[in-house]
Amino acid sequence: MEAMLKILGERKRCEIVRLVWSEELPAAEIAARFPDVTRSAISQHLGVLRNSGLLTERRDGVRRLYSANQAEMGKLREFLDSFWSQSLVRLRDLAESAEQAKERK
Amino acid sequence: MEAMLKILGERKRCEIVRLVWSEELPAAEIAARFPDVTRSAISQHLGVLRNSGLLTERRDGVRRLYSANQAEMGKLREFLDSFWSQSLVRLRDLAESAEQAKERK
DNA sequence: CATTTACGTTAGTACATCCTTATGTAAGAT
DNA sequence: ATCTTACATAAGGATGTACTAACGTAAATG
Repeated sequence: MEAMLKILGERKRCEIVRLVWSEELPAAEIAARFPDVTRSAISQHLGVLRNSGLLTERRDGVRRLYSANQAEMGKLREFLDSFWSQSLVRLRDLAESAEQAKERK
Repeated sequence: MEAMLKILGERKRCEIVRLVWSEELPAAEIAARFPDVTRSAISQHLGVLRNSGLLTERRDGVRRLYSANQAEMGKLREFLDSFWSQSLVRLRDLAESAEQAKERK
């Protein structure tokens, strides 16, 4: 899961995911949004994102259409949420053991 | 914001934040949870986390007690949420312009 | 079949990151 | 005042990452 965080920790990759969040885009179009780097660089980022499951690829002839895998992104959100829920769980466990201690009296 | 993602993309740093999520811990205690690396390595991670605002430090004599900055983590969660809401915004904007087009008839 | 289009992949390089070891440094104990 | 404790910080090395330039490849087009 930390791997996904690291992958999105790169500005361009994060932007790419946002770009194809609600619409499929071909690699060329994605690359066009990043004029400061070569298409190769973007292709490599796409490879990383595809490999991690954050992007899905659909082939249409010679083109490759990318779109965000919202489900996979959802896992990341759950992971972040777990930071908050862990303390709740800990509180719950604490409350439970206190209850059991009381019953053992 | 991507910087924070990158920082948490490191396993140990992510674990450290989790460790001090609901309780303050001194640096030594944190380091003790990572027997495979030196205290120095952990101290450097603590520095990165403190610097990014993800951890807050409180000094108690010679010790330094760390705890997670949940507010800062909250920003990250909001950032992730923005991926979902951006499409909603786009849909809303689309609906609005459609409405305006109708009114102009 | 040759060419073009739209890509991915490889090789190589500059720079960043994570680590260890060594060296501060400030607070408390002797 | 010296020593110890609990840390940070600096220097240096191994490894990882993001990039460019060059090359490879499958699909469409003539």
